[in-house]
Amino acid sequence: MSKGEKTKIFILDTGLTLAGEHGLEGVSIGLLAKVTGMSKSGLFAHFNSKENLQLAILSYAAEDFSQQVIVPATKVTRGIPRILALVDNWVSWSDNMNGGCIFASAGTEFSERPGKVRDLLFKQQQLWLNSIVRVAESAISENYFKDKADLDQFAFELYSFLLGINSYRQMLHDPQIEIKKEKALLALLSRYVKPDVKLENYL
Amino acid sequence: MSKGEKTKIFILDTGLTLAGEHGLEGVSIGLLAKVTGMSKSGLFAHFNSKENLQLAILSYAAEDFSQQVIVPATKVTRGIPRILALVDNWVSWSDNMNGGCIFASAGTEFSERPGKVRDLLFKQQQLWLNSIVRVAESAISENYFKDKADLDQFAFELYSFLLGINSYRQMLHDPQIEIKKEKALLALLSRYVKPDVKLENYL
DNA sequence: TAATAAACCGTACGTTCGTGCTATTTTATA
DNA sequence: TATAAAATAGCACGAACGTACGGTTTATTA
Repeated sequence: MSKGEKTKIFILDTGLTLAGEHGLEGVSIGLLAKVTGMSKSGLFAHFNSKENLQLAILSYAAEDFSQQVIVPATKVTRGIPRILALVDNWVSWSDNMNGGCIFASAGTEFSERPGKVRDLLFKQQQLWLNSIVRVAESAISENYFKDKADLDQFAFELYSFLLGINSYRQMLHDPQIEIKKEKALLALLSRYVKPDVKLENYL
Repeated sequence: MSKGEKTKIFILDTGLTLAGEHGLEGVSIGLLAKVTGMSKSGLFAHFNSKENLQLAILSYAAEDFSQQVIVPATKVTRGIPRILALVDNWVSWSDNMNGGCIFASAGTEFSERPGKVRDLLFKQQQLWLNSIVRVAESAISENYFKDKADLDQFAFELYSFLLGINSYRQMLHDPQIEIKKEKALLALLSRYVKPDVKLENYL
């Protein structure tokens, strides 16, 4: 890995942290330069525009998300265990993220701002929802979920559930969130599993 | 109402719209002055600081929220009908809001920025959750909900559900969101109502 | 209508913003 | 080690930022 690539990663990692505190738009070239200990122009040369910097930060975050959340889940037994792994991975990933889930915050930040950043965020959200649906499909093929389960509906409900957790932690700092999480997840899954599946064995 | 009060409201109304597009921090004095057709200094004199402007916008939004969502719901029959009214009111209110629910977006925007703005947002979110709990209490006393229903849990789940709707509309522009909403709401409520309550009669 | 107060504007300030251009330093290659 | 290439810094720019102050216009009150 060349020197340039190394510093670029360092910049993006710092930028991702700053995005959690100041928002993606709030990550200014000057601030990022100060925190990384670089000059404005030196840092700028890596991206050539602020928009490119934002896109790079989001891609960097997506790569991290994939490695921390998606990939480890695919190594868990298909079906319910894999769904639970996905949720657990997501929770601990977003837990370690400054400002909570970057895609949630940047999503609301850019939802009314047409451009490449919004387009990328849209695509990333869809990939995430697709991942949920695919994991749910495995739950059908492994005889956990009902055969006629509405998986888009399931994705919506799981997605909403995770958003709620994110908000309850970041904004409300609810100390009971862990309990609420378990209860809600159990209730959610039990509506989709076949009658003979004993969820208690997996939680 | 004096001239000053009138223009102040006009400013806040415009500011609230702009906050939906640019975020609360993105509502700069200069931009707001341009859109309202005022001078920067003339507008600034109404608030004396940007922080005060942000607080005023949030209070203005909260007043609107109260009038559009809370108050009309209290005029509906206690219990399930009132809960459904609250949800409906929330949906059409946030539908008419530029950028979706301002409290959700400003919440994520300021969750890592200590100060009066974050404190106010925190208080407003708690009031909202309290409203949900109170409405749910009426559902218990009117014999819709089970007597031992965990209402904090219910508030969390309803809150998450609304966040999901907000996101699916604002970010993903899902055309099927109306159907998903109905399904999820029915599923949510049916876990809390007594066995003899026929929810189909109310939806 | 005259006097008083409120509302609003013009201008200016020090900063920071994103983005160029040119030099200099550092790294990689031959 | 010499040379080419890549990485970083210095400096400058026009614009926008939040905020202040003094003056002018408009609205309210007596």
